[in-house]
Amino acid sequence: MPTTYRSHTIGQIIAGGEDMVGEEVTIAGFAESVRGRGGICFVTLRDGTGKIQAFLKRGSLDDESFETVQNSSRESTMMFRGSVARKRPPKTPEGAPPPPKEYEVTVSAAELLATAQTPLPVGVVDDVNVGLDTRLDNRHLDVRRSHVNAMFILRSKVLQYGREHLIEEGFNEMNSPKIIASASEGGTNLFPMMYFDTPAFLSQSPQLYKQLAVLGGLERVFEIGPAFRAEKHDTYRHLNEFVSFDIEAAWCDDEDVMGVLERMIHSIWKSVSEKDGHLIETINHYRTTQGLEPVKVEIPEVPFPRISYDEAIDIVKSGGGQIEWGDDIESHHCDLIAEKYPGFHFIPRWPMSMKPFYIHHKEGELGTTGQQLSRGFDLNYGRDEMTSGGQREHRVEVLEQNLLNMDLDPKDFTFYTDGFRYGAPPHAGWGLGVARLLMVLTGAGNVREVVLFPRDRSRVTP
RNA sequence: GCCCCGAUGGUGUAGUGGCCUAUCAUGCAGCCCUGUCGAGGCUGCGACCCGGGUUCAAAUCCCGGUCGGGGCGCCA
Repeated sequence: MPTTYRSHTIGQIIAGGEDMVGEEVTIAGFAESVRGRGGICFVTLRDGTGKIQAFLKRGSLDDESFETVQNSSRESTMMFRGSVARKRPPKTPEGAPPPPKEYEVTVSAAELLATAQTPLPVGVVDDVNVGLDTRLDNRHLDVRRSHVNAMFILRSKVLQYGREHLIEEGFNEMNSPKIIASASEGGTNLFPMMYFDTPAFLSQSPQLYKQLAVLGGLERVFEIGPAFRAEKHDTYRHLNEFVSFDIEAAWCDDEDVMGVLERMIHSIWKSVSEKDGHLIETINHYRTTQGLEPVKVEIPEVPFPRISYDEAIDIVKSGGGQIEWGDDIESHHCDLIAEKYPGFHFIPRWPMSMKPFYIHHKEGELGTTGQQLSRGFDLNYGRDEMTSGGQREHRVEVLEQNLLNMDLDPKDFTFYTDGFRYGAPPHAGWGLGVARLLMVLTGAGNVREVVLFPRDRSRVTP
């Protein structure tokens, strides 16, 4: 749609190609480079849809505008009016194939919208590495870099495809409160805050609220929202504020919602590979310049392998890992499992003793050492955990016993347990780390790459 | 919370006690040239995190601080 500042996007002009030649257009964007100091001047103009060269000739527009543009700095924003023309082909080395036809805008009027200060704290097209920290301090400029831009567009697509898939499977989007009165799960540390005169916390998970929604008859719900954890971790895969993709569904067990999850991931990968190849290409172009392997979007086969906790312990042991039944499967253990299962794989049936109080168990389902198993599961990709989920405990007396077993006071959870006193459907769900999924898709080595303004142990700005 | 590592122009780097008036690239400023296109040519600008110590001599070694990175634990 045309706006006050442009009649066409640059992408439209490029897509129009030959048909656009001679057409009068107004475009606006960032000046990626300004070349030529004599009677002519070339500006590579970039907007959110593409880049095109603007050609300015002294005499074809008023002198003042010409000089303003010619003397302006990279990344300044400007607006040009002119006509679309075929671009003269660049010189190519002998024997090289002729370059594809390109188009430019022959400028008849120009306006500088806002000047960029020099020097830029991080170059948008410069051929130098930039440290992650410098990039994050200047994220507003970093995002102008094409591969970074592509990652965030891809992030939006992933959320869109996931959302579309869940809606198709009958889920309704919900929102849970992020300001809560008490620990929703116990376990991790919460950020304390004051809610007027009442002490409160930032929510670590929508878990209990999703369940209350399902108990309330919403049947199938999902939420895409932030979670906050006051853990002092400092790794490539942890942040203190992160967005999770959460679902909860009535009349389901763990296996049912594992199905939802693998179908959703399959659907996201399929859509990305069908529709967003150009974004992956942009990312790969950059990766190549950095000497990194290009990423491939290989649509994972459904169903994903299921490696039960019992089996996982055996794999780790036979791979030489130090582990006993009942121990958590740590990252270095996951490396051993990932040797056999490098892609997505579920690890179902964890020991009940290791799972939160709200996870369901079936009496008589015992592990190799005779201890009670749960209906909790993880989804891993290689060594990294993407999701944890499970069937939930819907029997209120069992729920209260679980709380006691884990040294929590049922009185603190009446807002939750009361929801189970008036008939509760068996239900199950999971929470998926959006950034972790994107790391897999984009080959990013750090979650901070795929989160616009990450919050970690030492970063609260920008 | 534990372990390891690092800090040099705007950005990314070279540098292992004297060869450092500190390298290279990119950037920035100026000039020249040019339908350029990774434009080109010339000239210039710009840095050793902070504080203390060792030494004839410290970007370099030691101590403390600050900031940052990586790994682990825990988790998504």
